Amino acid sequence: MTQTTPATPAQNPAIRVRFAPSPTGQLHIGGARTAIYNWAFARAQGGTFILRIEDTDPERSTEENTQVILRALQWLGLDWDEGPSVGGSAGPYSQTQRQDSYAAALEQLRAAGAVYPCFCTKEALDAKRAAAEEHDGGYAGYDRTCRDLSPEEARARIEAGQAHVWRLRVPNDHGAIAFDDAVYGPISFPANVMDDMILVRSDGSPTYNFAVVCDDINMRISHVIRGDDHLSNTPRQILIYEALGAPVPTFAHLSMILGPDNKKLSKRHGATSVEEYRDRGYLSDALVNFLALLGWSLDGETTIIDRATLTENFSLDRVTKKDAVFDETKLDWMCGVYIREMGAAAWVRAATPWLLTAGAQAADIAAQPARYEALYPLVAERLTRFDEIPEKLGYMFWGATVQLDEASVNKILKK
RNA sequence: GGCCCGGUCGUCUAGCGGUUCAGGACGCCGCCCUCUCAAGGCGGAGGUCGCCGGUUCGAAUCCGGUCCGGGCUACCA
Repeated sequence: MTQTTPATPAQNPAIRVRFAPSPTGQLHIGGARTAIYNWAFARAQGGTFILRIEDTDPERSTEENTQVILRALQWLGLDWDEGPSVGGSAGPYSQTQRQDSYAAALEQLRAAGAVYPCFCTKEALDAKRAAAEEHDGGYAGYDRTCRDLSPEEARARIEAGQAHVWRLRVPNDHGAIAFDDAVYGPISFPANVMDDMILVRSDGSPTYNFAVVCDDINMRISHVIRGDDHLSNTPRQILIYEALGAPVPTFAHLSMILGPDNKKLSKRHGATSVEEYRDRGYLSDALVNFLALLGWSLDGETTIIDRATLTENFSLDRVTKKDAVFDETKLDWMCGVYIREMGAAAWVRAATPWLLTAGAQAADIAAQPARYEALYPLVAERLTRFDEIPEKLGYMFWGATVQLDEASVNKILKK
């Protein structure tokens, strides 16, 4: 039911993008849109689309969630060139398997003096922050108490087994951190407000910002296309690229997807995961088309855009900066369009699960497909989602007794 | 508090100083088609481009300010 683009070798090896979900839940609408943009960009550029699992949070990451995300991506038809289950030369593709590379990066940073050990406890830090927020200026970041410890003292405390994290030594004379975002344009952050952020926790694990930069460097990512919520993380990450002496990729940030109340899309808005939409009988072609248009446009006129058109014409310079409200009524309409265009055979194939709940027998569908294909012209033009099938077609499977709708009887038959 | 980003019909958007620049789509309303409901066709109502100044012969488009909304500011990602 979902056709994916054939896995052709990349014609443009320099273009490498990645979608990097953390398996802490289902693939939600916002993540799906990010994945679609990465995928479409890679296909349009003849580049490589990589899938990477960011499972550094052992508390919330599960293997089951990883499988759910993979399944959702497959259902959407977003085939990845490198990643889980397909492999690739830049693997492994989950962060828990890349610990050695983070350790190596830390070692490089230590040798260069770009990081320093910090012995402040979390409790002490929390207390300082709370105190600072009481006063006028507010909290201004880590106060750098450990930044100027003598190398001898630092070494002695480490050898004595004192718990410590590793912080980035942000250069004092660093000018503004500027970059040209592919959707937002030129953006600049003053470097003096940058915190000496933690790169490696006291348990030796890398923090998010550190792991992401290491992975993106090692996987030779050329364009980082991700959610808007990372815009403010970008200058921090650029500092890490610089400390590591690695080229900085192009960044492209995507605005947020909001619920009908203009608030960030969340569970209380109802369905927010891709698989919920699948289960409610939406066609993945329609979902992809709809999501692609939530923040991007082909020409401002065209609304029905199939996969081929999307993967040929997608471009970052036509992505909007403005947050978008997820409007389900338009999705319904769009899904109806796809149903009307899919044809009888494809319809029966896709509709089978719902025909079964309507009362049809699997064996019967297999035995006489033509009979079911004949149903298509009957319902295609009044169907917007497959989960309406039991209601609209259930009478076909009632047998000899047919119940008439009272309202319809009064309106028509009694005349 | 500090830093950063955004603001065009109810919603998704086009527009990137001047030939309908306010266009397209969903939704909504009406008409046509029609044994119902849809689908389809035609037409209509919806935006003084958040607000205030400025630049200019001319601004939704450039500049400043302001308001509102959002993000980051964690040993979360």
